[in-house]
Amino acid sequence: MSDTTEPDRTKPDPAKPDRRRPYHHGDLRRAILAAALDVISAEGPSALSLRDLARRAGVSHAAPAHHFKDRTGLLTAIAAEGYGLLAATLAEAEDLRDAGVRYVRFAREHPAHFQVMFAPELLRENDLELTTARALAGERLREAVAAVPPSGRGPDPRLAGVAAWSLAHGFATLLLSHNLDGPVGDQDPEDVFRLLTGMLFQSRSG
Amino acid sequence: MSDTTEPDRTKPDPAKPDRRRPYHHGDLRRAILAAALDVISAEGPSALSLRDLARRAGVSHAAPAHHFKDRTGLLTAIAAEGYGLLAATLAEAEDLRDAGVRYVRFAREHPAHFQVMFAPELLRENDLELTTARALAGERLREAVAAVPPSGRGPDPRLAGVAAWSLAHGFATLLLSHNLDGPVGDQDPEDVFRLLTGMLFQSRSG
DNA sequence: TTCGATAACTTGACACTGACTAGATTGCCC
DNA sequence: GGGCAATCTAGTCAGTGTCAAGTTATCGAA
Repeated sequence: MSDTTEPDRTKPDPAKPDRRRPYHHGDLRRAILAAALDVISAEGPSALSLRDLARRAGVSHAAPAHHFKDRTGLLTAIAAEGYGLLAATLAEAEDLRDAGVRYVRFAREHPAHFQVMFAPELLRENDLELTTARALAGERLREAVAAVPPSGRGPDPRLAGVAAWSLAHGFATLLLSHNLDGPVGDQDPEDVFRLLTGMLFQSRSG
Repeated sequence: MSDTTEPDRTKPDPAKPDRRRPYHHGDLRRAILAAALDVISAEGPSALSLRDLARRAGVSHAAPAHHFKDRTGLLTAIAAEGYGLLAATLAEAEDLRDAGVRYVRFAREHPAHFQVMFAPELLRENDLELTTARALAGERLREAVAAVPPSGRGPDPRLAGVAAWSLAHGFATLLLSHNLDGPVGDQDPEDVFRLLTGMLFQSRSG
C-alpha cells in the first residue's frame, strides 16, 4: 500500500496522490460519460458505479458528482444525449422504412444510450434537457410517419406511428437482449429488419 | 408496523426480537418473491435490496440468501417463473393474433416478471430452470406462428415469428415504459394492439 | 498585476448494500 | 425420544452513494 520509492526527495506531501496529473482533469465530464457508456454496454446500467468511474478517470471518488450531481443525474444525461443522437439520425431518414432501419442501427451502435433511454425508473423524468430531447425525437418519428402517403398508413396516423415504433423498438430490444441470436443468426440485423418490413407492409408501401 | 399487544407480560428475553412470530417463517421463499415483485414493478429491478426484502418479511438480513443464494439468484428465479407463466398463457392462444394479445396482457399483468426476463445482465444465464422455462416459452411462440396458414406467414416461418414477436414485444415494452401514454391514451391497450395487427396483417390474416 | 470570486477537485465521514461465516433454533422422520 | 437437515440469526467485511468541508486552479475585473 505505501509507496516505497524514495518517499521524500522533492515530493512536497507524500500523503497526497501522484501529482503528475494536474489538479483539474481537463474534460472530466466527457471522460466519465465515455467510461459510463463502456460499463453500461458491457454489464448493464445496474453495474454502474460512480466510484468505479472516478477510478477509471483517475480522480477522487466524489469528483463525478460535481458534474452530474448523482447517479440518476449521470444516467439522465446519457439518456438526453441518446435522444439527441436518435433525433439527428431520424431527421436524415428518407422514408418510414429507412427511419426504422436507422432506429435499429442506433440501438446497435449506441446500446448503452438505448438501454438507459427506456429505463424510466433510472432517470430524473422532469429533467429539462431530457424532456426536450425526447420530444424532439418523437417529433422526428411523427414526421417520418406523416411522410407516408395516406393510402399506405391507414386512417389514423398515430396508430401507424405506434405500429412502426413498436416493430422497430421490439426488434431492437430483442436484438440487444440476444433473443434473436438464434433466428437471425449471422445475418446483418438491418437486412433482416428490412425483410421484416417488406413482409408486413408488402401490400402498400413502396 | 409493530404490534402493540401486551408487549411485556411473560417475555423471557428482551434482547431477542419479538417471539410471537415463530422461528421459521413458514413460506419465506414465497414472501420474498412477492415482496420483490412489488418493489420491481414500482421502482425497477435496480431498486431491489435483499436486506429490504428481509425487513419486509420480518426476518434477518441474511435469510433470503438461504432461498436464493444471492441477488442474481432471486432475479433468475423471478425470470424463470415469468417464462413459465408466459408459456402457459401462450399455450392457450387461439391463433397468432391472440398470442400477441396475450403477450401484451402478460406484460401488463406481470410487469416485474417481464422486466426481469429481458434483462439478461441481471440473470444467471446458465441456470437450468431459467433455460428450460425460456425454451418452453419459445416453443409455444413457434407453435403459434406455425398455426398460421402458409399463405399468410410468408416463405420463412422464422422470419414471421421474429416479426410477430418484435411487434408484440415492442408494443409491450413501450407500454410499460410509459411511452405510449400519449398516443394510446385511455384506450384499452389490448384493443389498440388488436387494431395494430389488423392494420399490418390486413391483407392476409383472418 | 494582483486579487477575489468561482469552478473543479479532494478528503473524510456516514449509512447503506451484498456476500460470507459460524452458530442457534426448529420441525420432522425414523 | 434422538438425530438431522432445513431454516433462520448475528456478526463481519468490502464496496457503494451522498453529503459537508477543505484545497487548488482558473478567469475576469480592478
